[in-house]
Formats: sequence, C-alpha cells, structure tokens
Amino acid sequence: MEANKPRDFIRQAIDADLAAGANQGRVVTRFPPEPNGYLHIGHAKSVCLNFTVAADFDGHCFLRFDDTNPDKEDSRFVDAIKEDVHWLGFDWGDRLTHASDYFESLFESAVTLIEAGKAYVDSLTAEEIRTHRGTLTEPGKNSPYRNRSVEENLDLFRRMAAGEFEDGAHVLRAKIDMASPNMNLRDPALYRIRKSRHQRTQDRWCIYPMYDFAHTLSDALEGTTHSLCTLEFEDHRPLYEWFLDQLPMANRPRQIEFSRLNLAFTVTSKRLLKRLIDEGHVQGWDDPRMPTLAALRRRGYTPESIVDFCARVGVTKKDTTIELGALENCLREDLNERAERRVAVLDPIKVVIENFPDGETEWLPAANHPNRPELGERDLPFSRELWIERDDFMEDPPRKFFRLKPGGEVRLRYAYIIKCEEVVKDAAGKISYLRCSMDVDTRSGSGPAAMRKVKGTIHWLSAAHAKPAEVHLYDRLFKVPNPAAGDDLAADLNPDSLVVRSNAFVEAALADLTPGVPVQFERLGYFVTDPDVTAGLRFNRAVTLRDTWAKLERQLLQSET
RNA sequence: UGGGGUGUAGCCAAGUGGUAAGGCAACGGGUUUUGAUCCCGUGAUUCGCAGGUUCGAUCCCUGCCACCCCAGCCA
Repeated sequence: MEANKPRDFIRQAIDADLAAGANQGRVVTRFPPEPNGYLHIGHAKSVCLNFTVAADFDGHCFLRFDDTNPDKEDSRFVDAIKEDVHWLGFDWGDRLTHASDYFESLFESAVTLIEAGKAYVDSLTAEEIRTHRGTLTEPGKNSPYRNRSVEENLDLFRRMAAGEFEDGAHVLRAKIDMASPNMNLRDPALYRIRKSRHQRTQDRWCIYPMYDFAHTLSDALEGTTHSLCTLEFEDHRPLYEWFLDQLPMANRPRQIEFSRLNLAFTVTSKRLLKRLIDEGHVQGWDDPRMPTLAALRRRGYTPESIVDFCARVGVTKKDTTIELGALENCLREDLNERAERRVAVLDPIKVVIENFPDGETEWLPAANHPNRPELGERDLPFSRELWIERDDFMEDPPRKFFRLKPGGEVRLRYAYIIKCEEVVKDAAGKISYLRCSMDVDTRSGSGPAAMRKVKGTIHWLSAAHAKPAEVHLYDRLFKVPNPAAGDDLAADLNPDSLVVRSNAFVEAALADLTPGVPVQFERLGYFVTDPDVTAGLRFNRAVTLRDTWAKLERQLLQSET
C-alpha cells in the first residue's frame, strides 16, 4: 500500500472499517459476473478493483459466477470469463465459486424467512404483481395472498421446489412494505419457478433464487467483507441489509457502490453487444472491434495496458464517459516500451532505383528498438525494386508534406536518400511506378556524407524479398460518442471500423512472429498476428502511432477551405 | 410531481474550513534517419447556481438547477 497515493473512496471506507475493528482485520471481496456473455472493458474495472483492493489489504478475492438464471446462462461463458480474468493477471486460487453452490443453503434460508413470517408464496400472475406494485409516485397494494399462514406457505414453497407447479404459477416473495418509496422493498420476489436445466445443477432444481436474495447470501456465506458493485444497485442496499438483518449469518458484508466505466464511441452493455453479434454487425464476441476483453486481446491489447487504464480512470460515484484516446494511450505507452520494430507496407506503390544494379541485394542493419539497443538488430534486404507506402508519395503535395514528391528527396529508413525522378503512369493515367535515383553516399551509418539531412524519412520493403500479408485496420465501432443513447444502433455504426488491406507486404521476419506478441510496424502502429490461421498471414492493428501529420493535414485542409 | 445518487479545466481525478495535486487531451518549444518516442514549458482569480455562517468556504448551512438510477417471476 502506498500511503502517499490518493486513495479512492472505497479504500478509504475500508481503512475506516479496519480502524474501527471490523471483521478482525479481514478483507474479502468478490467479482461476481453472470455467465451470460463475455467480459468487457467495463468489467475490467470491477475485476481490477476487487482484486487489487483485496491485495492491498492482504485479503483475497473470489471469482463467483452469479448463475441464478438458467435460461440465459451457459458454461461456455464461464470458461471465457475465467480465461479473461486470468489473462488480466488475477488469480482467484481455490476461490472459484458459483451462486448455485449455495442453492441448498439458500433454500433453507428461504424456509427460515417463511417460518419467521417474513416471506410468503404469492399466486398472482406476473402481470397482477406488476399492477399491484404501484408506480414511482403511488404506493403498491398488498397481494390477497400476503397473509397466508406459515404452514400454507411452507407447504406451497416445498411443492414449488418439488415441481408440482408450472412456471409462473407461484412466486416466493419477501414480506416487507408495499408502500415503500423504494420499489425494491415492495415485497420483492425471492424465488421463481423455472423448469429449466441449469448448466451446473442440471435438473436438481426447478425453482431459482432471484439476484438480490442469492447475491446477498452468497456474499455472506463466502465471508465477503466488502461487496463492491455498481451504482444501479445503490437502492438495492436496503434490501441487502434487510436480508442480513432477518437471517442469522455469521458474517455481515458491507455493500459499497461505484460508477461503471463508460467508453466513448462504443457500448458496454452485454445486451447491446449481443445485439451487435446477433444482427451481424460484428463477427462475434471476440471481433477485434468489440470492447470485450477477448476482442481487445485478439486485437493486440496487453493486459498490462488495460490494468493500467483501470488504475488511471479511478473509482468514484460520478457517471463518467472516458475518452477512447485514454485507453489507446495506455496501450501505446506500454507497447512503445516493449514492442520490437518491424517494417510493413500496407498499401504498396512501386519504386525503381535506376542507379542500383538489377539483381543485386544489399543487406542493411535495422535496429529492433530505437531506445533499447539490447534488443539487437536484423538485416533488411535492399534491391532495385522497392515497395513504399502509397501515402508517402504525393504528386501535388500541400505545404509541409515532407515525404516523397516529384523532384523531391526523402530518406529511406535504414538505407539511402532517394530522389523521385519521374512518375511513370500507365495508359489509364494510374501510377505504375516511381523512377528514382539514390545518393550512393548516404547509406545509413556509413559516415559523414550519410549524415546529410532531408526533411522526411519513409519506410520501404524490397519487392523481391517481401512477404504478402493481409492486414486489418480497425477504427472505432461507432461514429457517435454515445451510441447507446439512440435506439438505432446500426445507424450509428462507423462504416470504416474495419479496413482490410489484402495486398500488403511485410518483411520476412514477420512470417514467423510469435502469435499474440505485438510488434510496431514502423510509422504505422502496433500490430499482432491474428489467431485465425485459416486466413493465412494476417495482422490486426491494435492502435496507430500518434500521428501529428494527420492532425496537421486536417488543419491545412481546413484552412484552405 | 416518490425514493436513491452525482455535479472540481475538453476527459478523468485529488483536495473536504486556510486560500485548487496528478494523469490524459490541447497548445508552444527542443532532440530525432519512425511527422513515433523522449525532454521542457503553458492552463481553474476558481470548484453546478444563488444566498447564508465564518477573519476566511470547493469544503459547513439553506434554497435552486442539471444529469443518472429504480415500477423484471433479469443481473
């Protein structure tokens, strides 16, 4: 624990609890996902919070699956969630649990509530219960079944569990206060009949506990001391405490709420993410444009960058929307330090060096990292015919364009300074190639003559040696900062969220890059090989490099109009 | 128009009675064979608004305004 660092309000609250002697100094948290989808960047904040709080206080954190709704949950999500939490770098040890582990105990607690006259079986239909609940401004009405005897409730509840009734025929409700201004206290449902097979308990149960009941008791049963959840559960807290007051639990956890993380230009709601998949806007939970952890991983994000991001955004109760750039910047910062540099030409245009002998190859050393000489270097082949980036040549460039132009000079990185002598076009007026000459005295590192300065430096690849590859360039999934606001998700999609460069070339060394290890394509960004090997050699761009030229270009364009 | 929350710079975020930390972004400058990295520098007479208490208020009090959440047998 770093005492000098500003502590978030949750850690401060725990400090105070500990100072007051709570829980014999123990701190136990839990991350409780429902296995009905993949974890996204918003979940990462909660994962980080729960695990790092536990670590800071020498406590521990459970990974608990909140699997109380068999109709929506699936073990494949359980596996995906475990993988993601582990990938982020957190270890739950032997503290992997499920709400369903406690179903027997939960059932007993429900019986206890019934026996205490604190719960009853209601036989109203869902629709009737809704109308009886009242509205935000009008109190609800008691159900006609509210005063059934303990014996009748017990009998009915046991028969619900025994499968004697159809789905929806009855529901177990807490008996609290139908006139409460807090809707959560208007006799909330505790158990519903659902004759569905559960991914873990199979057919053992046909009644399933509701979130509030299951969650509170699971927390208490596991010894959670601090139950950290998001803001929308704030007015469930009185109910959480009501359960703890009614039931004889050995442990009394404290619920503390914090605001969820929202990221601009994307959505962080499992419901909407699922829609994107179901409507075919993306290819799945791990489509690299998705904000899921699986997608970010596939795209080339490192777990370290995500953990760092979560630490930087902090923990408060204020509704926030973080700029996308904040996340990207965390990745750039991490990768700038660790990613080796390589060369790729995504949209090639040919250059012919007229004064370089045909058929010859010169090998030129290129550093693997400009600031880390210990990472070594490799040799790049240089020959008469090269590929350069189409963007690095302009026939009629604006002011301040430092790259290649007719009659202009540019440095080929790690190689020579060349001059564009002629733009050779085909009959259709399309550029066939650029005829260039090289200054033979300017080979990188070859002495004083090579120190000659030119304005620009561009990257290149020997056409005879480069390997073809497909490169996927990703951009924000939506074109509006808050896509969740409108109901027409599709209309807000960014049509350029994926651009495929199928005619790209990469240096030979890239053909056997370790999967999952990000590299920097010089001047282009950070890339990683895609795990889908059936697609051949394919790279995904995780993030671009910071691009002040692009910004300048935009400003120049604007000032001209 | 019930209840629960939140409002400090473009985005986050400390500070919580003694005169506004930090990060990201933005802008200016330096270094540079990645228009990258790196380095240096620049921002709130002011803390949603209005009153009040106080020698002194972002911090305490009162009122107001804005925004978010709640009427699943979802979580």
